[in-house]
Amino acid sequence: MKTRDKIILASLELFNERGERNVTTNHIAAHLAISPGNLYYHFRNKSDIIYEIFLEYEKLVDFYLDIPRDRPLTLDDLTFYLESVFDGLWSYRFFHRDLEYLLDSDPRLRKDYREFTNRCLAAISQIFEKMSEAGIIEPQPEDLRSAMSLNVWLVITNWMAFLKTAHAADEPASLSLTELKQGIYQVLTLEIPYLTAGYREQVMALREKYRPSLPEPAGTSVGTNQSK
Amino acid sequence: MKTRDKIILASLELFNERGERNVTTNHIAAHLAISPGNLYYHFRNKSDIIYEIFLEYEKLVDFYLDIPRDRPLTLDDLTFYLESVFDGLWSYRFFHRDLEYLLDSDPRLRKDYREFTNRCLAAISQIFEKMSEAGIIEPQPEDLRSAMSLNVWLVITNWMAFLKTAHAADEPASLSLTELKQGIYQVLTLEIPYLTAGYREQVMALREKYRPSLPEPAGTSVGTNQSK
DNA sequence: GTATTATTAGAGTATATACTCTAGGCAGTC
DNA sequence: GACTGCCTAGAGTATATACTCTAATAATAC
Repeated sequence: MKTRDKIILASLELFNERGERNVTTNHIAAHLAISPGNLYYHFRNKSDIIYEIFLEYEKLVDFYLDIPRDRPLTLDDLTFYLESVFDGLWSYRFFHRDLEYLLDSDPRLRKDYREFTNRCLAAISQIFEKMSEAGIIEPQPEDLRSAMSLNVWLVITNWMAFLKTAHAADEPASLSLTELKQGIYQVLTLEIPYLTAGYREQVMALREKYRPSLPEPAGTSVGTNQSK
Repeated sequence: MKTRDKIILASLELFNERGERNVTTNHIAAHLAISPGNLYYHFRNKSDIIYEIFLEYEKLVDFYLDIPRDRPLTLDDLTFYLESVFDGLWSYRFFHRDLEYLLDSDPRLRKDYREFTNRCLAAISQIFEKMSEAGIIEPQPEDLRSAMSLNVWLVITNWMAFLKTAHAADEPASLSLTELKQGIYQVLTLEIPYLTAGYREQVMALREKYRPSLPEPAGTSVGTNQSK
């Protein structure tokens, strides 16, 4: 693998594990057993590394959230979208953690992320629209749909932060993909009142799959179930 | 005012304005025109200052979220809760921005914040319960209510981050209390489907008050409308 | 082979940051 | 007035961090 790609990969790994704030360029170089000079040959600064990682993340999500225009949505589609989005969040989980700081220190990133958000919101809204076309949820007026989409976005992007902060006091860092996907339970909770009679049971069954196993057993967490 | 209190106040102000990460203890001392030594006479370290600020924040929110047991809830109560919570978020807005890092660097804070979250979730759930008792919303089963409460919490705590990141590319820092309170619109959106016929119109009217004035005019933002 | 270009090492630097240490001032009290 | 306890100044420090510079090595082109 090219050194440049190795740097991106190692940075992502370290950022996810320890948080961007706690990972220096020297750490990254040391982790790869290359010199700082080498790292700076490939990237002008830390921001550039982060920006490259963001571009990958963006590409991934844009790929997943490509809504088919030629056919109605199915419940499988919905499941796929939810699973994919949370997979993406997991793989790039450092990103939302320090989002504000990152955007403040890089105008490019700020601009791109803003557009990215808008695309995501549009995609969510579109999914709602196609779900009502498919008879899964009742149709809703435009402005309610966009407010709902925004709430979905807020729940999705904040779910991980909630998990991390609500975790047992003794285990600061632990978090598993399984737990993260309980966010799907929360997202589907938002849709419950809008479900049509015909699909209600099916969606509720889907939601049930993601229900948190126990009400915060405080210590039973999987532990160091990190990325890899 | 005592130096100790001045330090807390100035820290809060600077943290809110520039983000905790961008404010050093030397900055705080310089801002107050006192020596670093003086600052460290009153606080052992930066974490201690942050912890003190958190205790104030906690006290404030706990005070606001004291739910009356002896009488039913009114719509005015609901408005008060929402307004107060967002006022609190505004006054201590640095806190949620760097929350994860802060909790990772101070076990005391981690533990306290976790308990704080649980109290808030309980309070939200209780508000839902009393609202259904008052006939404002339809009664819901226990576990739906708690999932809904969690969603309310997620929307509330993430709303400011959303605003900051979704803001126009050219103005990174600007944010006003008015905009922040549009979060109330989003929270009330969550409750729409559960409203009883008798209260539907009133709540919708309340919600309307917080509707974002324009769909992202991208540049019309109020600018440096900071705390003070 | 040689010239050129791309990559790498590694020592080094300027700056920042959290925090320490010593000396002294100032208020009250006897 | 001197003793005491609280407060303050300000120089100073150890460490970290992002990043640079030079020289050397590997790869490629001709």
